[in-house]
Amino acid sequence: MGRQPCCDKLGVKKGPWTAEEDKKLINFILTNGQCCWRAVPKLAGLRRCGKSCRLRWTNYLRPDLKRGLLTEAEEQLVIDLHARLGNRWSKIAARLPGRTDNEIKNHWNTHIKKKLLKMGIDPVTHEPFHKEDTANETPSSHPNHLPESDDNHHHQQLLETDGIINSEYSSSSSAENCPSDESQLLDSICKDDQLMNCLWGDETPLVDASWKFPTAAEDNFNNNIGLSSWEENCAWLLDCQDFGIHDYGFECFNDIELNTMNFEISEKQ
DNA sequence: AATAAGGGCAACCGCTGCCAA
DNA sequence: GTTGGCAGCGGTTGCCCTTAT
Repeated sequence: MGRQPCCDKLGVKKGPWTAEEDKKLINFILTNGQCCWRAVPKLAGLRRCGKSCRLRWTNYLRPDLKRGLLTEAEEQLVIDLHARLGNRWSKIAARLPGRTDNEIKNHWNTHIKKKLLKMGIDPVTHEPFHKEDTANETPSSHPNHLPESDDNHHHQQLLETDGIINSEYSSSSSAENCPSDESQLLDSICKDDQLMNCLWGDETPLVDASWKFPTAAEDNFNNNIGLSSWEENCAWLLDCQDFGIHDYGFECFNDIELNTMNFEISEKQ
């Protein structure tokens, strides 16, 4: 027989999450880690479906999420990846550390789609609407656009090099807010056929889509930016959800640190 | 200042594949 | 081998905020 249902539909709360619910969920995962989601609501004292808890965590509460708009380089990467992978948002998100599939999907639908339409490019096919009119613009005007490969099997043969790309791109994420560096990085990736073949590969993602506890290396990264551990990171998150970031004088932090801690500082302040 | 319209985004819905029983 | 729950995914909805009138 199958398993027990993840939750009885009766008494399950829907709609926006409250700060209190967020706190409970964060506290629970801080204490117990990510276990089976179906058990989470009950153990954490939440009247939510496990699915809802997982979504809330992966799309909003995860401490490794970047917040804020996608950068130019990230946007370009999304466009290129979409040209190859289509609407497989989770695959695309796996190539963008700190970004969720939902976030990328939303950004695509609200920003990128319109931008491409404005440029006369079909966001579905990534082809110009009127090829003769835009022949001079695409694909040459699309600096990171690579010709389609007819043989996707090659991509799979190169998967073992994924780790290289991943580490290169991930390590760059600490400098996300430097557009020129990002562009250079993207250029260097895109000019490397082998790397791009790996990127277009449809198998093992470069970054595990599901969040996991940090490795020693990641902990080291956190230390380098002033965070001693993942727990500390989450503790900040909890505290700041209660009181708001400005109570902590976050203005003294740079964007990189803020991104790492999942906070946004309004430029107005 | 009030109201309508539009845009952005968080969250839900429903489907699929995997796997435990 | 079959059944049915779970996790993950992509599509869609609806609320809230901003902008225009």
